[in-house]
Amino acid sequence: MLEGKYLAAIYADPNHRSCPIEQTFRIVGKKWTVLVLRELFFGANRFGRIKTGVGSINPKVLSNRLKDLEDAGMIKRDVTPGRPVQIEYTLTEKGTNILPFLFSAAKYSMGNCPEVVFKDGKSYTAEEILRKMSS
Amino acid sequence: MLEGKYLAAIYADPNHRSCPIEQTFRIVGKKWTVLVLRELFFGANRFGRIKTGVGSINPKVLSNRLKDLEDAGMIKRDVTPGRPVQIEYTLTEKGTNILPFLFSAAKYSMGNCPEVVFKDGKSYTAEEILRKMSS
DNA sequence: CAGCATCCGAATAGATACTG
DNA sequence: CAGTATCTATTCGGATGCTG
Repeated sequence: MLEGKYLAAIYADPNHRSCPIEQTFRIVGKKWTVLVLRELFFGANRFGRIKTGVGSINPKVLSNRLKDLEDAGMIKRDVTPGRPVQIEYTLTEKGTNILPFLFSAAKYSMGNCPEVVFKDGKSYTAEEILRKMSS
Repeated sequence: MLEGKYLAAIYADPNHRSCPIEQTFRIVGKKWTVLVLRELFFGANRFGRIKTGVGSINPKVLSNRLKDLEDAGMIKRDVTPGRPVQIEYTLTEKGTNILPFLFSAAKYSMGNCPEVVFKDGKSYTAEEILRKMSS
């Protein structure tokens, strides 16, 4: 387990200020947030599309999450004047950079909770998943 | 962004049952959970050590989180009889497997929120971080 | 369509004190 | 040491209805 060694080293570094794991979860750890990001990666950039994509999220909550993400600099909200005005949400670079983290989350449950994630209930390693998807 | 393509493919797969990102966050997305796991990776395996390591967590909350993790099969609780009885928490394989995910979380904020994570406020890529730590 | 306003309820977390 | 027991405080999310 290579990462364990490096994880410990992070905190031993004199340049270390605060826990980077904690920081990431401060930004994307709230309920619904990662699902909103997932939808943005899927290409949904309108309020309604995000809403239906996420599922049963309440409009108030979605509105709050979008504000959170905008405040965090992960998405941009663009208004195109007209009737009606058109609002579009797009990922910034900081937002786009979260993708490997989301992918890592997906990999974990695909390998370790296959019974809830896959119909066949079989677990797949990252390599198998990637190979499977390329075909 | 390689992962984006694969992320979309996951949901298109006819073998797909439920969102793997959502599933991972169901397990480790609650407040404090990842910090408890972090402490376990650091070698803390007693209630008290985990508690002080995590910081200001309430014993009731820590107790709940440990139960959550045990129910999820990520940790094991071992009791050694004696006076007083000794309780030890250890990561199972399923628990150990979460490390790349935690590492991925750390990488994100080290690269994208350096001002809160590092004293020098500079961002580091994964490669720089790894190189820096090896030296 | 893209939200906001209001009200309500549930779920959590925090504080504190206590126990085998 | 490793929790449990209360009690309180607060946050958060859900439901519903409304608006430019």
